[in-house]
Amino acid sequence: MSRSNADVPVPPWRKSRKSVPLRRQLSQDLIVEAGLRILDAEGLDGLSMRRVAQELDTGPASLYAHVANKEELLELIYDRVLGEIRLPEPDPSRWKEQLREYAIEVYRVLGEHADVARAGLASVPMGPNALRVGEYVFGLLIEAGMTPRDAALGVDRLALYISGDAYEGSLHFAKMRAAGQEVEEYFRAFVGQIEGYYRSLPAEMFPHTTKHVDVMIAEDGRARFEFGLDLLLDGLTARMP
Amino acid sequence: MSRSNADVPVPPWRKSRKSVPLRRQLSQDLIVEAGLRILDAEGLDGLSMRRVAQELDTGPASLYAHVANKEELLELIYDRVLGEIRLPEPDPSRWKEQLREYAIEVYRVLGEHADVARAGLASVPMGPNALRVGEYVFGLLIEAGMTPRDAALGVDRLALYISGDAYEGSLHFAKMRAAGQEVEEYFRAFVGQIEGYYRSLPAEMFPHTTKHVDVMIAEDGRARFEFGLDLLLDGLTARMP
DNA sequence: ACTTGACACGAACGCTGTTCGTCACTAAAA
DNA sequence: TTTTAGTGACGAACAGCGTTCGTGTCAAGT
Repeated sequence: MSRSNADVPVPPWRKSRKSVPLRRQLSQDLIVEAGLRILDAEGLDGLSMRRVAQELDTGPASLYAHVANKEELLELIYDRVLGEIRLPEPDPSRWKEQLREYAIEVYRVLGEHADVARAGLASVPMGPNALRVGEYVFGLLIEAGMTPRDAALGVDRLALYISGDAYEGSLHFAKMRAAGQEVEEYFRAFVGQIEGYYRSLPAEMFPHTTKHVDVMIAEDGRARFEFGLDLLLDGLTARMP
Repeated sequence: MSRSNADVPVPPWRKSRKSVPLRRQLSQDLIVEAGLRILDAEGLDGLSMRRVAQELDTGPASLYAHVANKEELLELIYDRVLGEIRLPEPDPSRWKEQLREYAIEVYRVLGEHADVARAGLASVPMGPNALRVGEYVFGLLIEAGMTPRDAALGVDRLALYISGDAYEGSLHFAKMRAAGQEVEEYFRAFVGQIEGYYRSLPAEMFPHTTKHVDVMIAEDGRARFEFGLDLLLDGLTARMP
């Protein structure tokens, strides 16, 4: 048997190995990043603590030194995604356009990480990026002259509306993935199913629904989102002194 | 030993025993009702197929003859709850007031079965009661003279808003139950936490948020719901020819 | 009276989030 | 340089989940 490796002196140029330790170094960021990767690739249903651990070549117990539980991990992932929201310089004279652009930017970001909305609505968002975004919208309304109370309520309701819509989108995305379908394929099948069901309803019980089936299935998710958004924005305009 | 009971003739007045069979008779209604009972008493987290089976003195496998899976059971429970929504005779000349009353009625019903909203937003509601309620609101807007397209989108967005708000309420309810707290106790603790957190933020990064902490925590869930509701209703008014 | 089909249900599979105890390692103290 | 303390990685296990399979039993139809 040869001598133990511990006996031979370590070459000086390898002295500072602190940067690349032999022991796997976990961290909260690594875990959150791995979780987001899985969320994007396999959806919320595929995101288990075991799956995250596997992604990091370790066991599930190792994660709990950096993350309290799955719920906290989901919150961290959600806030990490909110960090992708780009906010233009606020210009209170254009508050309505900017609020609209903001909402659509959030819609875009949440759409890019489709299933994250299902995770985010599982708790009241309070992370640093949620605060940053909230401060932006709140300040925009305040600077535009709105009452602090109305501004606070407006921010709150707008956030609820956006997350609610994203959540609904997440559901469809999850079903689509579960069925192994492509976006277009799923969408067509779903709309067709609704249409057929509506048309099969008894006209005497559902006169309006059966009469206007075509318009009820006409608009896609984006148009529906913008319609509701404009309802809210018009409502806010009426409350702007 | 006496003669077998099978030998003695059955009295004619006990002939029709079909109504009370010896064999336990399950049915979808029984399962849905048991599920709703558990949902109300123990919350969505306490509602498992095993728990429902236990409530009906049977094994979990027995349920699957009447219900495809847990998701379908949740949909059935949700629609069963929507059945509690009372709808007054539609009067298109008062469409705005009636729409408002309708929304608050749904808010009430979903509030009475606190955790059902978490179950309902897990899929697009398409049960008979969802249709009934949808036809009501849709018809109200149509008869009031609104474009079919705007009416359809309005119904859709209003439903999203109401369920989204109820969902958020469900989350708080679940946390409250998990912490074993009473409503008031939980609410005070939650608001106090938010308030303290907001006040601890650096004022240079969050000037507006820190300045208006008091108004941001002033309104309760009901007032926030009505504020958003009125935003939407005002927006709809602008689209009424 | 016999067959058929529906349904109740025990047992099991593979999965989940989380905890416990142990062990390896680093960094500070002696 | 040796000892000590403490942190974090992690294997194993627990209790619970949704769901499926196979078997058995009952009620209605022939």
